[in-house]
Amino acid sequence: MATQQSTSPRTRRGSRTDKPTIADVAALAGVSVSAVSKVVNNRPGISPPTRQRVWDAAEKLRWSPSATAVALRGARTRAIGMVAGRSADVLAADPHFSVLISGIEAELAPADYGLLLHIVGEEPGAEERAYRRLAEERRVDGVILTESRIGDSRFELLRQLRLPAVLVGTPWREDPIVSVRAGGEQDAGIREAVHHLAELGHRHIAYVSGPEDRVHTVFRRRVFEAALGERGLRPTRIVISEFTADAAVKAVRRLLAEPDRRPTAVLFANDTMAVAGMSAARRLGFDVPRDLSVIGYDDLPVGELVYPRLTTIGQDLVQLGRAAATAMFGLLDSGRSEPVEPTAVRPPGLLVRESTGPAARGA
Amino acid sequence: MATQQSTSPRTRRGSRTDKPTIADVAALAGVSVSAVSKVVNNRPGISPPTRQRVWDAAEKLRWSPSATAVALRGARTRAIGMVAGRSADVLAADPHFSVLISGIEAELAPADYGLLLHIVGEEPGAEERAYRRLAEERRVDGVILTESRIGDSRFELLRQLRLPAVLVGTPWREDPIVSVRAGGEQDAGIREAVHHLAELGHRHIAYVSGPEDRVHTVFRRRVFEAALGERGLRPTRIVISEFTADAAVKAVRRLLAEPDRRPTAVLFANDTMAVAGMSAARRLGFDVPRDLSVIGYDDLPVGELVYPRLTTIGQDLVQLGRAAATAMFGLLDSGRSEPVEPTAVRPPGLLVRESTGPAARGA
DNA sequence: GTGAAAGCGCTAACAG
DNA sequence: CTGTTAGCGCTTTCAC
Repeated sequence: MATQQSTSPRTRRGSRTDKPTIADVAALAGVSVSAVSKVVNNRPGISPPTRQRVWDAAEKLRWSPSATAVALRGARTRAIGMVAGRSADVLAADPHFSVLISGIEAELAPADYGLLLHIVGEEPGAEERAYRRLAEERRVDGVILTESRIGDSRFELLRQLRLPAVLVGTPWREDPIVSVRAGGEQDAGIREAVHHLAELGHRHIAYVSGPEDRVHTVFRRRVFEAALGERGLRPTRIVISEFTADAAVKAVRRLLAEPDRRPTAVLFANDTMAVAGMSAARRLGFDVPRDLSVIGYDDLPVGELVYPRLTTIGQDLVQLGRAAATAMFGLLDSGRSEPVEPTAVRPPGLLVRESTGPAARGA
Repeated sequence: MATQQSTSPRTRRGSRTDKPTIADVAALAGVSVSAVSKVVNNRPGISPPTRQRVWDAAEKLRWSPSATAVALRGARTRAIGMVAGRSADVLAADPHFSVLISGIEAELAPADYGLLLHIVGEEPGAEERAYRRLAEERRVDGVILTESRIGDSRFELLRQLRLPAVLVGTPWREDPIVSVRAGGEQDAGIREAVHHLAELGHRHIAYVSGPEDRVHTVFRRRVFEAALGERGLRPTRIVISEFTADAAVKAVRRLLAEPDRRPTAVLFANDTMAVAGMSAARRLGFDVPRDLSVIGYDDLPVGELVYPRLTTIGQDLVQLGRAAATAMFGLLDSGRSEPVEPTAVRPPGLLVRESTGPAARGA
């Protein structure tokens, strides 16, 4: 019984190179398709010997259920989307993204989930269009967002699209969206940094911030001011800059231009800016850390590559990525939208390396 | 006529929040589903007014064809796969990948293709398993490979899986696989670099190579030797190292340890290594470029961030990525496997910045 | 010009 | 315990 029926899909076309289907496996195992389905999905009601035969047949045919068919059937897509609204070069310069993605993948891969990436430029509607497509075409089960922005419109859009979403980082206002961030004191790192500098005798500390349309940018700048205030100090200067290296260089030039307003230490909004700033200072003839102490943020690999090695505020981006993926799964399993408990990710902390040292001259 | 039939899919379930289907659009437009299909796929046989009504209805319902349904129907998945067989941190340290991906995406996005990324560790079977899943589950239309390896087994695997593939870079032996690489003289960059150093009076030039299981690694090292030979020189030393920063640091320590065998210039297999090596040299008390000239490869953004700015051999990775995507489309359209004409990508060329200078002392 | 109907590969009722 | 069957949303002959 049951080996070859003339209606077997195998007979459909002559080509014996076609991908096997569940029917082929069923035929080879001498069972019905539903039996195969139950076996591969671990549903009860199939005897062990039958299960074995099915597995053997599947193995022999090198068959796995077609992802598209399963998805169409209404189940999961087994793919998570991510849209990066930045231009190619900015992305390349700031490995922030790559690290995060590595973390996300670390969780997705074992669950046999894929990450569907969309790098769209910074043109106005591009990002929104990308999310729309993802949702309308039902390509992914959910999306992971980064870089919460002030007045971020993506949450509203995603809710409207009914696309489950997880945000990495602090949301703008507590939007009803699942977000993943470092546990404990979010501001620990910057406080430690300020403390560290104060201990080293610095009284003139400047801050180079990124574009203030990002939530985390503003948050960091404010924490900096607060931490300084607690020690009775005021920021020597705060420069708002772009995230690019060029902008950081310009910021440093301005900072070091006037001798009487010159800081002895600078905090940067991220490592890329810090490294660029450090180079700029050296080019201007200032030694780091002798004449100027520099602190970055993120703990990207580049910080350890340069000389002097960059003192920075490290946050575990890989861990954050993993947490985001885990939260996503939680969302998906809980039949949507009830926030998962905030994942415990180690709070950012100061990593003292070589770019900070004692202040040269007292106030 | 034709607005609401009781059998409309809309009636299926009470939930009016379900995603619209082609049937909804058909109903709203007062036509049949096949008419809608023809319209959205630009098939002939539908009158202009009807087309318009269909478009309007689709627009109003915010409907786009479900990607999964279309894929199941046998058409394209509209997704390209990429598997990175590296650990998360290595990937993060070397933005090579991100830049390439940006380029690929630049072509995929307008064609409404997605990039399905899989970052698997370096465990033995992981990469192969990833490709297998991609193929067996029919998740992608093809894959893009990078970093051709000596004795690369992926081509054979992919052929067997009948998964269209494009390789970025020079293949190991001319495997019958579509590959994309810089046009013209592949070795131009390294030759220019050697020429540049020779002009500056360097006679003692060393090379720090990466793991020699990569095709490009071996190729670059050989070109270096050849270029040197043409000027009657021999490499002072060649150090085989890992791609990591640590390894580069160790290599430099060894290189600078013995005064009598000390090179006055070093070429590195990539920018990350070069930057790390440069820092190591400075830490040992050697000034760059006064005591040691340093040249990298790739022209990653980090090269412009550091001080002194890195002289490097630039290859247009973004362009390469675009070319790979284009080649993929060619493959897909040509009904498979006949190599597309090699895309013209600018050959690698030397970018002289600050890390190279005149040799300190003559031989 | 337009529509009805047959699947694509799979899962989940429902029968046996 | 196992098999039959009806779709999931779409495209595509083939009639009308």
